[in-house]
Parts: sequence; structure tokens; C-alpha cells
Amino acid sequence: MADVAREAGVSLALVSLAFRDAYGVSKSTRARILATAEEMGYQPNRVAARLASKTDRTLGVFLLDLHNEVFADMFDGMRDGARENGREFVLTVGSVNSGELERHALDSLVRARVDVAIAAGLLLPDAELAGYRGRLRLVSVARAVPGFDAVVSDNVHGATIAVEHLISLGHRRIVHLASPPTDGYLGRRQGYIRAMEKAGLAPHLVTCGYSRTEALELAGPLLDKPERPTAIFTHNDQTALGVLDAVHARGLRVPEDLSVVGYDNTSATKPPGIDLTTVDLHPFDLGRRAEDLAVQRSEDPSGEPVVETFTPSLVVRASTAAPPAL
Amino acid sequence: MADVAREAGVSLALVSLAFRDAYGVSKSTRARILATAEEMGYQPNRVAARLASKTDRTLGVFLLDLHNEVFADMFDGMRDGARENGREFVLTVGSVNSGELERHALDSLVRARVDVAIAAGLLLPDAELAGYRGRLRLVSVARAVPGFDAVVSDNVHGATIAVEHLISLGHRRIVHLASPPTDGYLGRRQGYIRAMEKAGLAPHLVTCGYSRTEALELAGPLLDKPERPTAIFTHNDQTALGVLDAVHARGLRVPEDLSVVGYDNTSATKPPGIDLTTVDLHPFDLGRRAEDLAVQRSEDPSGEPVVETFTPSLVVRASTAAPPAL
DNA sequence: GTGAAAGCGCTAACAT
DNA sequence: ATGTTAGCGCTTTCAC
Repeated sequence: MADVAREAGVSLALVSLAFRDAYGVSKSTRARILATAEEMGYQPNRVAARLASKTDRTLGVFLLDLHNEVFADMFDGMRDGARENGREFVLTVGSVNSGELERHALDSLVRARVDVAIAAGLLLPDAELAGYRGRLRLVSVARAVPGFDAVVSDNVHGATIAVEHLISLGHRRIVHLASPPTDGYLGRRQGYIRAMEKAGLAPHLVTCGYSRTEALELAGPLLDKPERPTAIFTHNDQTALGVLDAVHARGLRVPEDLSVVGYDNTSATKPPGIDLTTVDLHPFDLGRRAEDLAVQRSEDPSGEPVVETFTPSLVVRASTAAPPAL
Repeated sequence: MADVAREAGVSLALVSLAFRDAYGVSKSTRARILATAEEMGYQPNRVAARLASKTDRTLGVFLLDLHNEVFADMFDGMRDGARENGREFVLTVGSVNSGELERHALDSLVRARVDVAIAAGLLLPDAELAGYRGRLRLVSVARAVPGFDAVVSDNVHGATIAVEHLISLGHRRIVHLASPPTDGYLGRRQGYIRAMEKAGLAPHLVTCGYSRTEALELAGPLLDKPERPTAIFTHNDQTALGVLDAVHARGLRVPEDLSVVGYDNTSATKPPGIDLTTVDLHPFDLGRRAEDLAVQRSEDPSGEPVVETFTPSLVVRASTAAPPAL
């Protein structure tokens, strides 16, 4: 930095100011400073900058799983916001089958001293996350966590419209491939149960992990039963794809033999060969809004936790139709 | 840190040492220090640690695209290595349609002063990347970049075995849906051309972006031609899926009407409904090896750039068969 | 708009 | 095995 100051013929402090569009630097000197820095290939040392400044512009981000595109969509939303707000990210990644990695990712955000972290897809129990209070300011995405800010989607509603869609088509034997019963992710399961009971139908839940192959394996037996379901509603798109796999593997057809409804509306559901009816989580918007909230929080940490709820919508495509005649 | 030292009844320096499994702390005091730190919810401030230490254990990582699972696989490999080597990551993400974002991600690694960065899927031209010399020590993954270390796969070979597989099945009209001609990504294209010419066949190249939808749109017209190809070899799995989409949209079948070979062997190619023949890039292993190389480089920065080449293998599944009889 | 100077929370060299 | 101390490269007063 000193080199740049000397080269541009200004003081050290001015260079520092110029780099953060700060108040008190004339437009022309600012331009000159940035130009000489560019020319010298100088990039400010963010490590030193962050140590020195109380209030830095870095946001932490946690994404549960790089193998599920819904997190890529959320990240795009966050990045979109960060660009507008001039923020930088410290990104960390977890895993659907390792609480260990999730803890490590979160701890690493604590060690990085980000003033706010946006966490998408937290899987740890509420009780464990409570331990981060006071050490990490969290904005949870897609899951409400007691005591923390959150940007969530109304999962009960999403499940309800999915099930009602199937019922209105005439389905009665509707199975729900539910996620493991994790804190904060019970909404879809509840929405399903309520919608079924409201229609006087018997809920049939099967708990399933997050992977396509696991859904394939669990859906198989369901399809082989004499009284097989006429529709399956899954907790996410990946597992819906697994159900499609199971259907195809048996030489059955969607939607003639089985209707399938997914959840998330990831891009993998759109292609003509798939054309999956699904509930749109609006992941990009969730990410975008979480970034806004995080910036707000970093500017004003006081106040009660805020929970913003988005409303999901049903995207009807070709994987749902009236059940086969009996 | 001072608080922990006081609480544990030791000096400040000892706490610092204890946290980095350093030499000179007795097992018992180390345990006691870590225990009290844990109890107080203390996590060392990495920002300060990194500023103070010349040689820190942080690796930069750049991933081109979160929407392509091949990068998730590579990342898993890197993380696997980092765990063993006790390294932490600074992760940044680019985009297949924005050199701007890629530059920003790389610059952000410079600003973070990582001593080595592992970059998977670089898309910027060689000339521009050359500008990072001296400012960022790069280990490029999946692409060779002049002047930098790299862990690559033999793309010429991969394309060759893909094409030879098709030829051996009897195909003669084989189209290659090639990637945009970017520095460092010409191997698959070249392998295709050579293999075709060697067999006395006329190469037919169509340049295509990285998305499934773009492949769908470009493959359509090919399939509608009177003398349509009997096989299509694509530059990655995503575009192969796009080709499958185009085939299904026309009511045609794979492999009866068209054989398709992808590239990467991402998990999306495996399900029964897809069952795509593809070239395995071994992304996990590439990532794993890149991490090793990065650590080596950070420990000994001297020496000429190293390029390690992996050999891809063909995974024959159900999307390839003999061409339809004429 | 400038220049000097006090940290930020650690690490690492040196003492003990 | 433990204590002391000078930085790391910035940001941020503060008096000019």
C-alpha cells in the first residue's frame, strides 16, 4: 500500500480511503490512485483490512450440499445481492451425511470472524445450533432456527397445494417420501398429513434420505405392492427423480401408472423427458432476500430475530394426471 | 486468547502454540488449554492468525460453476485431502457465462493472500491468466495453463476412446457437440477429429455452450435432418442430457435411434432411466491430487510448473448400441 | 486532503 | 516448558 501511495504521490491514509469509496477523497485523486494500483497489480490485503477494521464488509455463507442444485440457485441469489451491496463472501460447505463437516464449516465461519453468516440448509438440531448464539450471527435459509433470523418458505402450504393438486386429479392412495425428521424441516410432512386427513384419506409416510439413489431403492418396494400408490409426493426434487428412476426400471410410465410431485423446482426437473410437477421453493429469491437481511443485520445487530416467510407455488407439468382407472 | 490463557493459568504464547499442535507444549497442558477454550466457546481468530504468520495453512479454491456437479465431485476430493493435511479453504465461485465473475473470484483470492489456489474449470484465456503470475500461485484443475501447475485429464485420449467405441459399434455419422473453443479445452475436440479421420470418416463439429438447454436446442435440428447422425458425442454430461432431452422430445429412442456418449461421469448419468455411456474424468481424484500438489507447492514454492495427467476411462452403459439398420 | 501513530489479535523469535 | 515482545498490513483517529 505504501508503494502505491508513493507512486501516486499521496499519503498512505488516502490510498486506504480510496479503496473503500470512502468519504473525503476527491474523484480525481481516487481515480489516479486506483489507476496506479491497477498498474502495479496491487490488490489490498483483505486479511489485514479485516483485522484492522471493526466493521468489515464480509459475509459468511454456508451451503449444505454442492450436489443439490437448489443450493446453487440460492447462492446465485446471495451473490446477486452481494454484488449490489459491495460485499464479499467467505464460503463454506457442509454435507448431507456428516454433521461433523457441518460443524466444521460453521466453526470455520466463527474463526473467520464474519459478522453475519447466511446458512442454507442447516441440518444440525436446534439445540446444537443454539450453541452458536453470541459467537455467530446467523441468517438461516429454508429453515427456521429458534433465536436466529431466517428466510423460509411456507412448507406446510407447499405440501398442501401439492397434495390438493393430486387429490383434485382423483388420487386417493398418495404416499409421501418424507425427509428424515430433522428440526426445522417438519413442515412438508405436516402439510401432507393435514391435507390427507382433511380429505379423509390415510396418510402413508416413508422416510427417505436426500439422495436420488435412496429414493430409487425405497420407491421400488412401494411400486411392487399389489395395492400400490397412484401418486408419490417427495420432499425434494432429487428424491422425485429417484422415484422416476424406480418407475422406469419397472417398465411403468409416468403419469399413466403413477403421478409424481417433487419439491424445489430445480432445473433438473424441467427437461422434456422429465417434465416434473413440483413445488417451486423460489430458491434464488430466498438467497437474495437472505443476503439483504444479513446486510441489515450487520448494519444494525440489535432487535429481535426476524423470520421472513415466502410462499411456494405449484408448477404443474407432465408428471401428474388422473390416476389409472381401477 | 488472553482470557483463555488466564483461565487455564498459562501464558498467552502457550495457548497459541497449543492450538497449532505445535512443538513444545506438554500433552497435559495442551489438553487443559483446549478444554478451557472449548468451555469458553473460544475459537481462534484466523484473520489475526493469518496476518501474523507468514506461512499459514489456508488454500484458496475456485470452482467455475455450482450448477455442474462435476465441480462438486472435485471439491469433495479437495476437501478429503484438506482434512488429512489440516488445511482450511477460502472458497470462491465463478460462472460459465461471466468472465467478470471469474476475474472477481480470482482477485478475491489474491486479496485473501492465500499462498496457493486450486482452480477448477478456469475459462479465462491463457493471456489473461498470465497476469496472475507472481500474484497468485495457481494449481489449475482439468485445464493446463502455461506457466502454472496443473492436474489434468488426457482429453484427447478420452475423446478417442469415446469415438472408437462408437465406431466399433458400427457408427459412421458421429457428430461432436463441442465446447466453445477456449484455451486449454481443445483436447476433446482434437481427439474426436483425429479419431474420425483415422477411421476415414468426416468430422462434424457443432459448438455448444455448457448448459443442458443449449444442447437441447442445438441437437434438435441435427435430429430433424434427413441424414441425421446415428451417434452424438458431447463435451460434457450436461450437454449429453440435453441431447437425450431432444431425442425424447421427438419421440425417438436411445440407443435404438441414436447413440449418445457424454463426458465426466457425473452422478446424474447413472440412474436407470438415463444410463448414459460416458467418459469418466475421475473428478474426485483430480481434486484430491490437486490438493496434494497445492500443499506441496505451499511448502516448496520453487521449481518448474508441474503438470500431472490422469487417464480417463470409458464407462459403457445403455445409451450406446449399434446404429439402426439403413 | 495530509501525516503520524495507536491498535486489531494473533505468531514467532528470543529469553528464561 | 513457559513468558516477553516485536511485528503482520491495514484502519482509524487526530491534529494539521
